[in-house]
Amino acid sequence: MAQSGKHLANAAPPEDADELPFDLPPAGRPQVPAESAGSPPVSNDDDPPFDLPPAHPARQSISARALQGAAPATTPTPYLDGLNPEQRAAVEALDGPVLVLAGAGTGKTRVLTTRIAHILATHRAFPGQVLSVTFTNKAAREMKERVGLLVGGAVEGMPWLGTFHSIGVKILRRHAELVGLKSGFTILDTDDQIRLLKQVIEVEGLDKDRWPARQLAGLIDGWKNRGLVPEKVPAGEAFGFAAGKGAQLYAAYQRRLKELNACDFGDLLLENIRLFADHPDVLADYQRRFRYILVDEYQDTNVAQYLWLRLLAQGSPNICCVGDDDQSIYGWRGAEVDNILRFEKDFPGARVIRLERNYRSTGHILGAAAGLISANQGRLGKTLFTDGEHGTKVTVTAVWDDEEEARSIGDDIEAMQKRSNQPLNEVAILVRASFQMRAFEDRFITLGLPYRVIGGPRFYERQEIKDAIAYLEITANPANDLKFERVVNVPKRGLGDTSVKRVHELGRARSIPMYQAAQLIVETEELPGKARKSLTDLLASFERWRGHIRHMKHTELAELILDESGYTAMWQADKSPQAQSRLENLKELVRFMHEFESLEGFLEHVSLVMDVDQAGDGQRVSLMTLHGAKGLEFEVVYLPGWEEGLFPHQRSLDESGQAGLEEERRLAYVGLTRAKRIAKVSFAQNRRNRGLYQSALPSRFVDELPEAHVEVAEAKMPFGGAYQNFGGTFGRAGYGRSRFDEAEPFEGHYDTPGWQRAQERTREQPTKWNPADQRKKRGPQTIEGELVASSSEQASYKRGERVTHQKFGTGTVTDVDGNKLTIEFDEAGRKRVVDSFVDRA
DNA sequence: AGGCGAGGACGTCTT
DNA sequence: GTCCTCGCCT
Repeated sequence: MAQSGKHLANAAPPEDADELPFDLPPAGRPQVPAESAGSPPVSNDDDPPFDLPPAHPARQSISARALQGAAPATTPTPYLDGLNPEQRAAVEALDGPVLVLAGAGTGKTRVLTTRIAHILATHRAFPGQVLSVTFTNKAAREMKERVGLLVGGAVEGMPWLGTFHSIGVKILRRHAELVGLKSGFTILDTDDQIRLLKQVIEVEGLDKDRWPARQLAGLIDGWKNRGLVPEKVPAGEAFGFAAGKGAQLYAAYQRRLKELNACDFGDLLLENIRLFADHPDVLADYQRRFRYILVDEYQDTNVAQYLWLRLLAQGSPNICCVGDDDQSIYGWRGAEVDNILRFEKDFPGARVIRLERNYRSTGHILGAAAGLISANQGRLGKTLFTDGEHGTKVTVTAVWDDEEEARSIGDDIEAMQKRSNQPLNEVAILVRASFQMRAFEDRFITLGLPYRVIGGPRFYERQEIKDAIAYLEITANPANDLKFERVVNVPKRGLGDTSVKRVHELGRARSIPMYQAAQLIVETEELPGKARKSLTDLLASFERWRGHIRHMKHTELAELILDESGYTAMWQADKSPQAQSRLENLKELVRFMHEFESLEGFLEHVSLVMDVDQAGDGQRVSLMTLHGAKGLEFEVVYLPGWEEGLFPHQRSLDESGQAGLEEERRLAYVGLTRAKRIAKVSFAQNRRNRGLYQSALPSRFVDELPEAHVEVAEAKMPFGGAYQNFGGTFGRAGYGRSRFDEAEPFEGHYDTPGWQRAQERTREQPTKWNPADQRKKRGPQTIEGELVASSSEQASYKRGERVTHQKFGTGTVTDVDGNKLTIEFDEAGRKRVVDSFVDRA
């Protein structure tokens, strides 16, 4: 932040803060608007002819009276009904800076949307004068919908409701020339970025193996997140990469971007900041325009976003940031919790409103979460409460290993389903790291328990989708070199590296796009006959397709392009198992394009949105990372893997120490507060990770849960039957107790001495052993026993055999691995299944 | 051009 | 242990 002092100096008035005439009214009453003192007077010239902000006293008194509930406002405000007093205060405190500390499940989105509705309904601003930013497209979409419900069509006139990036693009397109771009600039995705960085690294004469482009991309992203242009990169940091060439490479990369008329994601904001800093007139224009600024998830803003907001907020003190410092979990990607902690200093006279009434979770769940998070030091402090019932306590379960964990949770879900018809859509398993998902997937497949993985590979990140989009992009915009390089030889058409390189060099030499260079080169003898021919054909195809843009429906054109380019045929000819789903994805892409007016409209969307909504069809258990779960809620939440090293993650502790630990703790807090009714924590004593089977200690977070809200549940233990001395009730039928009879009992106690013992015991024998060896000796023979028992009845299967599965139907065995089969099911697709669950067809 | 072996990563992820 | 990428070999 300090490094960007230049921007800051222009941007925000912290220095003159004291001089600002923020007359703080007594607490609990709306603030007198700050007719900006230091900043230029706000001009209303271009504004519509109704009385607009800043509010004058008469208006002020209305909201003040409304707040006290004394008298109805002159404007009918039915949308305020049903808000609790704090929410209502947050909606009505329209003047001056406001920070809404909205705890989990306290109605944050409702406040934001109602606030917008209130601004519009009271005619304080036109829809076009409200700037409302979110992080994700999903959040923006939801907000737009909900505002739409409140104010009707007016939301259509809210061009400035969107993500930081989409608003950044919109502004940048209007003023591109001022920062050395042309308005039609393209936005690079991560792939393009890496490809370009590779080139830059090579051009600088560096060994691209020693200095991977990926790492440089990470560094540059980090710098951009912090608002640092190449000249401002601290020397020490640039030193780590390529012996001090980091900043130089960054600068070279930025030059290349300009040559290509392109931006990466970071630039969308950084170039905005540069634009505002270098062109105060442009900035002033936007400052005048945005009378009200609203920011969602403020705790996730990074420095660049913060600077951008600061610049814009200078024109109007009416900035409202909503966030929860306890849910700041993106520090590793540049988010600065500090932004929210410092809000009152940044925006002097800020009013802070806490939303602490939780509408989501039961008392015990809130109590457990609150107790846990209270161990964090750097907090603004909030205490969630609910008027609802206490509900059931959060359970803590110790299990033997990750397989056992998956098994017990799977069984538990099935039991719950049987017992109380628990809808699976309301059940989620939240893991710290995605590798944990595997055990659950394996288990759920064998159980036939339907599940969905959220946050898997993104639609737009799939190879076939990127290729298809590259074709479409070049058709619309031939100057996109990176996309051109991507598909010039996909499918293979005899244009090898050498030919592509020649085109590339000609383009660079003449400073023209590769497409144009290609057009020139085919007129010469430079390329071998075959390459020349196929390049000529390809260019002709692109010209032809481009000719169709105006006359043909864009979806039909897309189909035509995929067809004529041979791209579809390439996958049809591919015999790999994924080829079919790739073709499906291509169809899905075309289907999705129907939602857009034109090819250009679609492409603009795609460059900013990295995903499409997953169709939430059918009843399924959700499996996702804790990060992915933010903002969601479920009746029942399982929180497995609470072990030291995994959660809190060792790397987080190593790299960020105390701050890292606190972020992990916030992650735990986010996890717990996703649960409405039931939360179940578990930890394994042994976990397989990277092929190693390692003993593990319970996470410190387990012990930080307040006893009053926690119950230790009895778990099925291969080595001990169950924890003793605990009357947990969630044992179930299933595996015969007898198989564990001979196993040594494991004594576990939740109360401190017992846990200490348990922990000591594990500590004494830090075993690292290979499960394969283990099976041969003693140890978890039971596991082996189970596998053998269930599979011994039939001989193992061979590849190519037809089998049936009670849930998945008929399929063909494509791979055999011990007693685990990989089966390509006719209906259900490819699954891994234990052989005892199938029969020969 | 395709296939296979070596080598590296293997924490969370949005735009 | 397993997945992915890269480069070299066929």
